[in-house]
Amino acid sequence: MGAVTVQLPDGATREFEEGTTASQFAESIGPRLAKAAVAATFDGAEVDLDTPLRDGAQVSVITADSEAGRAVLRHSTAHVLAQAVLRLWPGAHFAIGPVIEDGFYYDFELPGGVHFSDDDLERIDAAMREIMAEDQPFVRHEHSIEEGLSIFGDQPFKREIIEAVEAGHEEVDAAAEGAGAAQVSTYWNSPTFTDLCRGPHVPSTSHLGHFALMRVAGAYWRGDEKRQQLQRIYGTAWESEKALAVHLDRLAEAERRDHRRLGAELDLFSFPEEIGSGLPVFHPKGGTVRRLMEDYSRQRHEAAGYEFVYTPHITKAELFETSGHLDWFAEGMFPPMELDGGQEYYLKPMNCPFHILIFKSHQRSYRELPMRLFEFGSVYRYEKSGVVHGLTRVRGMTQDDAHIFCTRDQMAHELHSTLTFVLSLLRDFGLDDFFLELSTRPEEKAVGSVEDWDEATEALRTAATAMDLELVIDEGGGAFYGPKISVQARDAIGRTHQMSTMQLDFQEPQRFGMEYIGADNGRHQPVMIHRALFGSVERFFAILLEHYAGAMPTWLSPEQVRVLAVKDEHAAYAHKVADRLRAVGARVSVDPADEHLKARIRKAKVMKIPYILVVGDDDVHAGTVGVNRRGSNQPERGVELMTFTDTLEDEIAGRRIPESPS
RNA sequence: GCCUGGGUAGCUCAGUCGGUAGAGCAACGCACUCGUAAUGCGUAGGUCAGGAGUUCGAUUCUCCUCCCAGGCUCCA
Repeated sequence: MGAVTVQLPDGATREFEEGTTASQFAESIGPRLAKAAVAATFDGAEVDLDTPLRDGAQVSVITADSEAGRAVLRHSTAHVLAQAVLRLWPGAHFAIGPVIEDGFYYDFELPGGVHFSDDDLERIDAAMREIMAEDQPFVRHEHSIEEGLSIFGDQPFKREIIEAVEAGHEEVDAAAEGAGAAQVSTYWNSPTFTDLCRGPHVPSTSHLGHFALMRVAGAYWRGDEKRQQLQRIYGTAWESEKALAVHLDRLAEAERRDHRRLGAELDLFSFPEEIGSGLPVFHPKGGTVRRLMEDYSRQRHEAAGYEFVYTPHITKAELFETSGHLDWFAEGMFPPMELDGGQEYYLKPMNCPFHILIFKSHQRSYRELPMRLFEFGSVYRYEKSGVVHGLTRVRGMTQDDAHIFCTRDQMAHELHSTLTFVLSLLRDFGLDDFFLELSTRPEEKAVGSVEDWDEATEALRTAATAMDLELVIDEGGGAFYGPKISVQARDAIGRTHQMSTMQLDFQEPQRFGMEYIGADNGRHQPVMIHRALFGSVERFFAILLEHYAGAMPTWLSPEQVRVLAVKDEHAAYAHKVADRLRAVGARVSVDPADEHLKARIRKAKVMKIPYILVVGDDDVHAGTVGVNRRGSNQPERGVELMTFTDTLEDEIAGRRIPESPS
């Protein structure tokens, strides 16, 4: 017997008998490690635990509680899912079953065009647990392309994956599925189930079990809307029952924070069916929040040198022909209405052409630049019926839209100051965890020269780099007219949302023949920067609502204080307190003693009102209030009214953000 | 647009193997006047999303439309 020497993650080397597997290696280090092991890496490449150690390799063990380990668990669980489905629906075809964030899915085509129903998930779940109880091994085999095609003779999707690789297409995706240029790898679980897969997998199905099937959905084969639609099952899997429970709790928390739910509960907005899909109405409370957001934004924009404009909601087709929207964006627009003997009018999906016309209303001088035109512009976009979602994806929305027209020399400075302005405004609303994304030229849909695109992209990159934030490149994600930077924000529960966008545009100025007279007395074309900070007011509203779980900072709360009289006889004092607070600009209501105090407290708490003031005999005599703060169940008695008023006024004026939004 | 599931009182939901419906909360009324997260009793409230078909009879079965949810595709 020979010996092999391997290097441990800490740099130490150890010698093993030839033929020692990764699993035995883990055991030699410690029983706990061996128990948690799901796979290993040799020189960085993931392998199964039964793989013999390779001489000279750097070896490390992948444990179930690591990201890589969970990916192995999820991948293996996906295999069991496929096996269970084949057990329940003999003759089913299975396509791909990758790991995704927090889980996995597997796509199927059932015989006879049958579809999964929600009830089927229970049956499949039970079958999966049977397979896990059977402790079936995952046995890896390597095959030639021909053997692979033969093994999956009755599995058209698997054959297609193998054939695609053979033909030299899509190596990356297929490699993940186990098909390589010269060979394919499979995992055998039982005489009735073998799957194409790169691996690695857990040694046997009994290593799995902390999983849940989440939902069934349709999904196009290869993500192509023109190809057949398969049946997808989503699941999640974790290293322990506890980790699974934590994940499910997180989902439940996200559901509690869902803005659609909060919108109804807090009486902020609704989507009347009579109006149509994706067309929200804001109720008085939601309207108050929205107005405060808009007012503050206006105030900041005015201070930052923006000028305010107003433009109509519809326009002749010609405007969007000139801008190129009808060439590039027609499917996102509502169909035209025909007026005045054949003249076509469109609802506007964007505000930019209107602002351009304001610029063009008379001859401009370089002395007027940069010109920053701002509008809360309502736009209408025909979103496909299946994509409309609460306030975040609507068919009618208001953008806090502005267009900056400047010279090429001013461009860098404008981009820098705009980005600084954006971040400052978002921070005032309580978002402070950002990263930036730079979206570059889309291959298919782009107008203008590559040189212009390169210059614009570099200008954006420079501005982004100066912000000292993480920068992610989104290759090909730009708009048809120019590259963009978007600000992504992480919310209170760690989700990221695309917030503001800043786009550079050399195209529209050209299409519209925009020009200004320069210091040299010559005609020049201005550069245009499109930017929206909230993105859409509706969407920003939704993100804030979820970020704060409905408990908006006091300055944005529709009702800031509710005064409760302990008994009828305290009503006059309660109104006096309310009047004093109103005098400093607070939004206050009085709840008379028609119901028991506890019931009124509860109602106010449920509405997430920042301050509940209870006033009774003691307060009437001493000129005080009982203060019950949101987020606390320990009221403070006997607070001087003056003291409370000052604190509140200060909090509102300072637009203070609660320490930990919840 | 496609797939799956759904739409019953203002909200959350139960129910009807085809004989036009029920609870809790909310609303309203009465009593209780109370010091920090649900007082009790009572009243009212529904073309069972809309339309068409089958049927003696449809909220229930069939078809179409609208709307919602989760995905897919899309996301300027």
